[in-house]
Amino acid sequence: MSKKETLNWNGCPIRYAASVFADRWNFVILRDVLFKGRRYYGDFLDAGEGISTNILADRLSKFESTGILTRHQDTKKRSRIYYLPTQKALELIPIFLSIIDWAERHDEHTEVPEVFIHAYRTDADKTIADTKDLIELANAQVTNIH
Amino acid sequence: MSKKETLNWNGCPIRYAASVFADRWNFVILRDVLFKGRRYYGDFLDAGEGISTNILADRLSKFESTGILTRHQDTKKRSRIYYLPTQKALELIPIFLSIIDWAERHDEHTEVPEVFIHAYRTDADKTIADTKDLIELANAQVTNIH
DNA sequence: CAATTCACTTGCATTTTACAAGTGAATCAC
DNA sequence: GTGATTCACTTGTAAAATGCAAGTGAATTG
Repeated sequence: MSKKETLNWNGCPIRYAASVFADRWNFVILRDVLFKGRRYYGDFLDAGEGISTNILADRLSKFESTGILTRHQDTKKRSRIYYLPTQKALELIPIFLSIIDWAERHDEHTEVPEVFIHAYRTDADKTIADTKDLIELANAQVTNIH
Repeated sequence: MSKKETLNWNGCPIRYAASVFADRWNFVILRDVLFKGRRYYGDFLDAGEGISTNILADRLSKFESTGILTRHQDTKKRSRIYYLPTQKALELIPIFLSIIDWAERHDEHTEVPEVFIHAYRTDADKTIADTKDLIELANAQVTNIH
């Protein structure tokens, strides 16, 4: 291995992003966290996507170690575990909205609410901010800060 | 399999995007096509990333069947094969620029030229357009439309 | 305190990947 | 013209990742 190769691996932003979330289950989990308000381990399983328990556990723990999610116990029922998105995860919102925009244009089967996609195309920054607000709401519901 | 599950799989934009490019080698190939002007099969191999020939062939053919790349023979040397990005691929530019922006902020090892990242943060639309221009240039060099 | 819920873990078969070695068509060198 | 070389893959096989089913152990409920 030359120094050059090592540098390529380390310095490249796309390569870094790939190592953190370029995987189909990672995409689905991040979608659930960013847009569907899912926080509990069980929520991710019951999402009807068919992820296996071992794979889910593996991805959640990797997201923990890459600083995307933090793991917590429910205060009232300690056996329930929830995961919260970090700031680093929240800053993925522009990427995922951009992905939704792209898929809506290129996949005939994709069904995105028209108001949503229209809002994004009219004012992306506002839609990013609104999405962030919805995420805070989901966080609050879980952490009991009503 | 319930109807609901099938609907979930088909209608979701993130899921669709995941099926098309959520894989580390796909990320690297798209980076090479969108930002490094790589077009020839051999270029992708020699990029120092260590992709195997069978995996590269597999990904390139999948990108063909998902309408991301088109495959062509060099007119002067028919044994040389090049791949061109489609419109669908060009519209991935906002996503990948957004990824670069994110990685630059969250990975200490990432090295993106400061002028580039500054340009993007100052005027994203212009940087998208400029990137598209560079891609046209790389396409032209390969198709001999000088 | 027995039964159940919950968040995983384990075992194993199947699929995907990585690495090395081919293959066949096209081109080059002489 | 032909033997060597380049080029874009394909094939074979071992190793790793995934998918599925069945645990496991701590916490909670009835």
